[in-house]
Amino acid sequence: MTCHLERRIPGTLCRVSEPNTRSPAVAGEPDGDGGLESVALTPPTRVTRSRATLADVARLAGVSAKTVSRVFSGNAYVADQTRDRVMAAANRLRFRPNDLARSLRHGGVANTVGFVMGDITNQFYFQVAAGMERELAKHGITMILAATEDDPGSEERVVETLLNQRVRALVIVPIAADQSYLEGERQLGTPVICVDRPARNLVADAIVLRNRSGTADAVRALVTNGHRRIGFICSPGGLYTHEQRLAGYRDALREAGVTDSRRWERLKDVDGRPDEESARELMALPDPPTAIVAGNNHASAGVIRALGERRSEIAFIGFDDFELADALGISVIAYDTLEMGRRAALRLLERLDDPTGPPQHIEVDTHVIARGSGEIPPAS
Amino acid sequence: MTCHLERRIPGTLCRVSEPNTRSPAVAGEPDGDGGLESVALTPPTRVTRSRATLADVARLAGVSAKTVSRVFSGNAYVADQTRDRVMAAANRLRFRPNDLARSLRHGGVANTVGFVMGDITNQFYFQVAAGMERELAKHGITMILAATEDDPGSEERVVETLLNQRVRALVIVPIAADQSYLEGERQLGTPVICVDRPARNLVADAIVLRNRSGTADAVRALVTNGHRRIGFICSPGGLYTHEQRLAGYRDALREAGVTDSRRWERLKDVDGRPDEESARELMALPDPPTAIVAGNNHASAGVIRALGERRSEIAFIGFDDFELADALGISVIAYDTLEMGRRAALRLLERLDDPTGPPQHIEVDTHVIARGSGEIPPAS
DNA sequence: CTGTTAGCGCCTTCAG
DNA sequence: CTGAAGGCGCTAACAG
Repeated sequence: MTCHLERRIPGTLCRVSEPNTRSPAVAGEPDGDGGLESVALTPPTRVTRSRATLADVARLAGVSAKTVSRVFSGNAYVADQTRDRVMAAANRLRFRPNDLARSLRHGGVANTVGFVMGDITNQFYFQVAAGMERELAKHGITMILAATEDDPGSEERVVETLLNQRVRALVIVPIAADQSYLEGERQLGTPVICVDRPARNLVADAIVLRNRSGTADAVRALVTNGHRRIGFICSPGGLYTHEQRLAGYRDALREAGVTDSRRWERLKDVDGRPDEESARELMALPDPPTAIVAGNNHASAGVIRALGERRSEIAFIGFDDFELADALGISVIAYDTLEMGRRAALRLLERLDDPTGPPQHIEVDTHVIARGSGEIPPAS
Repeated sequence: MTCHLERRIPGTLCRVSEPNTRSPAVAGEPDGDGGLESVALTPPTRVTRSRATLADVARLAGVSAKTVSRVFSGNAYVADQTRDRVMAAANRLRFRPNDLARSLRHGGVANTVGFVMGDITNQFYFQVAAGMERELAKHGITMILAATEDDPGSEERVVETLLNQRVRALVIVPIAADQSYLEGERQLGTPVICVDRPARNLVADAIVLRNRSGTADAVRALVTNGHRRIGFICSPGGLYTHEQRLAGYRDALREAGVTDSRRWERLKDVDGRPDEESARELMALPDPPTAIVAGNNHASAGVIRALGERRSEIAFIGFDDFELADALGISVIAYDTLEMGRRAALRLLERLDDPTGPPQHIEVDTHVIARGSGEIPPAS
């Protein structure tokens, strides 16, 4: 214990933490291992002592290493008495099986899966990660996280890091122009699953949203409500999703016989607040749109800002649901992000069982949630 | 390649993926490894072939294993010519150094850090994870993710999984009643950093928010604006943060000479929409509060729903910023979530350098962002 | 039911 | 500058 150290803390930001229960304060504890089962044997002097190994436990328990191994591997034939003796020794030594060594022995593949996302602060990716993690945890697989920060050039390097850790599979949000560099890995038995956008030049499963027809659904709903002049605003980020959604918008307007839809498309790709500006542009037209569709949540924010007090006049539907959209009565094209991650995980588990099956292109469903803003009729 | 397999896909949800660039369609490619540098040597028949090892590369390059090792470890003395030969052989065999084996040799500790969060779908935790990942990535450390799903009983099991993977350090959002079970690990050299709430009965660094005085700041601002009847709504989740924020609220009211603040505290812990109900309760009082403070983003959503059209009458400030709060003119007590993760990572890196230093209790700053809702004066 | 042998892929000695 | 042996911690394969 380093309790005696806790009193000589210098600085400004640092204070001793104070536990809320049991012992009045950690700093006040006696310098043994208070609260623990007091195994002793652990001299407080040596902070860095090497961990106990199988052999150590075996020695203490008076058995062979293999027997200890059997106890910790679970399903082996070990006499109850022996098992107890081994467990006692293991607890005394704080033994923990080393998964690194175990994995090495098992063909050098770890029990992990790598997830490569783009901009790590984008909550969409994290929801996907969450869905994945939940499913993988059920199967005792842990998830390693890495981010490309949406830099195409870093994808291969990031992936490499994960491969060197011998992940059993890779789930990636493709950002590089080409994923063919992964073909060799796939052949070597590391499945690749793409999320949000498909891979290019690589045979891989893909889990994407129903972008195109999902957007078309929303536009159709507006058309049904009497709208003809419908704006579309999107800041292109992920090219694939963006293209698909734009295509869906056009599909629906074409169906409706609207031929000049291009006039109401605004697809800026500059920084700053292009979406807000785009929305203002549209609203300033001599014949402004009576409804606006946003292609992603970033664009939604811009449009909502631009609409301001005119929120009750112009219909609006945005792709991607968001916190409080419910409370604010904003209609959206929504989907289950967790489900996306779950599907990725499930596909991945299937792949591990059968690496040779054909690649699947899975679309996660989307649906329009009517909350008011999307049901406003055209002004005229 | 399994291209020929792609045509006989059965089902409903599955379609062949179509690349956007270069080759018109993966399914139409010749069955070689199109697009690659065509290293050949990799028979498409054997999907599961074992990976090349250091020894394989050495054999092909006509050198010893150690030489290859030196090349891949970077800073060794290797003749340029030898190096080239080794690299050529490595590329041909698609060699990748096995970090598992490497870590095993290096004292059995991996180059990873484990992050244990609570509810994995809570974006707060993910923002923290994001901040951590960015900082750790700079140091070549990867992050392993695990979640307790806010189940106190699962914490130890989850932590154990990570420890078995020999993470170099643990960052956890404590949820169990007691973290003393980690004391042994700390002594064995695995630092533990707590995020959002401090550990109990364990000497560990903690990175938390400036919960108490941050909340007090907001209440003081309301008081300054003339408010005396100020409600506080919070659904208790994380006990520590909740207690601290409530205490801050009381601090400020006490300072202002308000003695009956308890009447305006609503701290439900049932499921459903307790926060919204709480807000309605407050508004239905004979002398309703002229301002409401929410203790977390969940509570904020409830209050905003409850306020509805009366948003312009009653002042409101919520703890935690959220998407579009800006666009909606909602004042909040905000902080930099990424910074929290960054601080955790930095502390952790320090700890790895100096495992014996005193534990630090670090508070990440909070500040009130005035956007309108919090600046509404009292009605009377 | 338990122990022995050998080796997973790599790297630290220690010699050339 | 390069190579040969041995072992990190664990576990298949084979005995007993």
